[in-house]
Amino acid sequence: MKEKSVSSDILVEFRKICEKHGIKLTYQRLEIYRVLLEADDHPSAEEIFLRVQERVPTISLDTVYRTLATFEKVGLIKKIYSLDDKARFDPNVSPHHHVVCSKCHRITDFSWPEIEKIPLPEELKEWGEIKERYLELRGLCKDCLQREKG
Amino acid sequence: MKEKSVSSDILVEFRKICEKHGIKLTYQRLEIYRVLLEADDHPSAEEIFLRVQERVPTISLDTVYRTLATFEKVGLIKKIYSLDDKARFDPNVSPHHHVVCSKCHRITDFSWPEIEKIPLPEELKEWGEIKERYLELRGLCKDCLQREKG
DNA sequence: GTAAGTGCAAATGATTTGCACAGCG
DNA sequence: CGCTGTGCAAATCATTTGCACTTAC
Repeated sequence: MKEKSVSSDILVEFRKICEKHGIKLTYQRLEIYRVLLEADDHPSAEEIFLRVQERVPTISLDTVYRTLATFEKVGLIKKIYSLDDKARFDPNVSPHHHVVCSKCHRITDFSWPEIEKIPLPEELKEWGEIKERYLELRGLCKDCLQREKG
Repeated sequence: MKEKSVSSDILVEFRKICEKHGIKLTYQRLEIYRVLLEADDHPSAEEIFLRVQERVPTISLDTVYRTLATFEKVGLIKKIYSLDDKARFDPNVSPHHHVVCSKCHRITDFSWPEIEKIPLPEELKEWGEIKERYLELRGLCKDCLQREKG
């Protein structure tokens, strides 16, 4: 339910972000940012590269990697690992959870604020300092269920 | 609180497992199995290789990889990904959750059966069929907290 | 004996890095 | 103009695979 910004808004918004974090605003970074904003499927670096390439044909894969690392450092995105060995990138940095399909590995966001309120088991008191609760649900998504039946 | 088996028990137990799944009992597999049983720290393939190597100096890393893949296929272990890009292996295949240290990346098991009972948010009803709930807590472990202060 | 399992070395796939040039501030 | 960012190619790291030899059953 996130509002998609209009093109010109993105530029203004991204300029602010770059200034705030002291990084240069480049065409490549802007387009990677744009792709990330439009993505709701937690793409891998390779997938992001392919999407950006449609707009910036001369971009290189390692620039995508470098930019993603930069974006992660400044807290613009989150790197996630799930059932795959390759990383995926999540432009949603606010606390939320994931449902992952065991078959197609598609990752979908969901929120469940109530989970924060439930007291943790006693045994964890001595583990250290817990900062975040991340829940990953696993199962078969609708599409894969369909395919299994068909 | 899992009882560690005595050496001879392991052999008997592992022979049964191999028969059950129709895989051959080899020295290498037995020793990898032993290392997994003794491990409570979710080692990577490389770490498992190093530990097995102390007992079987001629073992090769790719045998470790192949064996871990076989063990996973028959349901003896679980492959897990967390903050790292490299896989770790969990000899505990019963449903349980993890606390991960954001600094040292150490993974510790914990169980929280109550989490199963809590009804999931409505919006997930239409996602598909959810089979498993996995919770990952993140924070700083005791050791890393100490080091940060010191 | 025969197919499955192993070790070696080489291939692969994801990600990182050194270097020279380009472009933002 | 100076330094950060980019593109290219080559390096690295985790993991996989082809092949010839070994071994469990």
